Amino acid sequence: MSKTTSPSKPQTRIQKRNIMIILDAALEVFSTYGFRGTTLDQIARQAGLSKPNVLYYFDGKEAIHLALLSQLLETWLDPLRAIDPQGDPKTELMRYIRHKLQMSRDFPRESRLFANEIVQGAPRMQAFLQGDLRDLVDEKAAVIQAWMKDGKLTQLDPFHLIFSIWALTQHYADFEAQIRLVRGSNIAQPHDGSEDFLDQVFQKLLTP
Amino acid sequence: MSKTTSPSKPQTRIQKRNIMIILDAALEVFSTYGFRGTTLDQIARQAGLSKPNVLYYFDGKEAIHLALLSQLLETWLDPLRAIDPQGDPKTELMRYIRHKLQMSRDFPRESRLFANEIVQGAPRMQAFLQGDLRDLVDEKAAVIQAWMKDGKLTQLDPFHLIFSIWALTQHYADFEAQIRLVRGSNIAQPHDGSEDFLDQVFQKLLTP
DNA sequence: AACACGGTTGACCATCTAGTCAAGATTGTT
DNA sequence: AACAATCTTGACTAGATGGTCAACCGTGTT
Repeated sequence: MSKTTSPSKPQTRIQKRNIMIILDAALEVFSTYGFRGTTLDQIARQAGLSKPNVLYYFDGKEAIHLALLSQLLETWLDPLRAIDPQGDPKTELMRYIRHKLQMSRDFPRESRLFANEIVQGAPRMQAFLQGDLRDLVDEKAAVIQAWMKDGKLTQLDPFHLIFSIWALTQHYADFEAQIRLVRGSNIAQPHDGSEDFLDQVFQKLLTP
Repeated sequence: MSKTTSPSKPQTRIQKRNIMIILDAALEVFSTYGFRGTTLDQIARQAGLSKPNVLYYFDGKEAIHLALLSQLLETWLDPLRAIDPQGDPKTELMRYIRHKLQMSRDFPRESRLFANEIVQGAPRMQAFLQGDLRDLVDEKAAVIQAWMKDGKLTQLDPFHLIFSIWALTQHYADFEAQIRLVRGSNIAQPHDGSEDFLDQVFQKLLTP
């Protein structure tokens, strides 16, 4: 019986607080070192708790990782889901792009947790990727396809278009270290100028 | 004294063969599981050698990883370096993009080795990133900037343009698992259609 | 105050993992 | 064939790591 998946028992204040602390610490460490590169001691130290105490709240390393992922996956689909087939095509897509870029800026650790997982073959996310995500992508690709047929957007492969949005927005979070080191002190934040650039790129690309 | 960094001693046939076998096996495993996620036993098994035998050729896990990285970094700069300031701007950039995409298709393991390293903060590549790579990027960004000033290309931030090329081309190798699972059986190879798509994107983007 | 329950931890264990070593097998050279 | 150099490996060690447990501490309720 797992500790965290019992929805019956209400959580005490201490439980709520410590579970949040642990998840935040784990996100920090997992997103930097990957699943296997992370140790329970690291998580415990980052959380300011003892290792047995961490294991009092979670069934193990795997359970912590799983909790982070499923928490993440819930919100990860939202921006894509928000694309409105009734809305103005270019407006909808530009809003999606800005939304994704904003998430990459505001939640870089979550983005890197995701990236780590996928680069290594997505062993813990197969069900999600070929289930919910795939259905949603198919749906929205059809919407975009219809828009293109109506001449509202440049004719492009809608799947590659979606992938390109993912690639360009997540790049600023996932490869932050590279951008930071290549740009050096010429730039304060890796994200500087990214919004204007992506606006320019997709405005030009999508306009027929 | 390290075993592999002695350039004086000539290598025997067996040494050449086994070092190649080990590096290939290590590339396979490191690119899939990351540095910490990889064990010497995994590398040895993949190579079809015993663990002590692997350690007969390399000073340790770190040394194998380092050998792979430095081998990779040598060739990684070539496509960017090949951009000719005297050539036709759009031709040069389109050639660069195709070249990078081809590398992502032909050497996905190398791309993921790189990606793993950078997502995790590039602890073993700092010197390279802020040294050789940075100098080259600065140089080529200036070339692109000049082209844009001459009206040969769309006015864009040249650094963001370079990053966008990296993001879009490497995405097909680094996030292959995601593409494969999201597209499912609708597609044979994750790269299918990528060349046409990127051609279309950058042709449209770069033309003023 | 006393009780029960939730929360915390030092000490411990089993397993995994990087790396060692001495002894044995193979190869090339004369 | 015989010798030396190269190559290979089973058995081992030290330390790291995920996880356990019994005992102890804190908090809220009566």
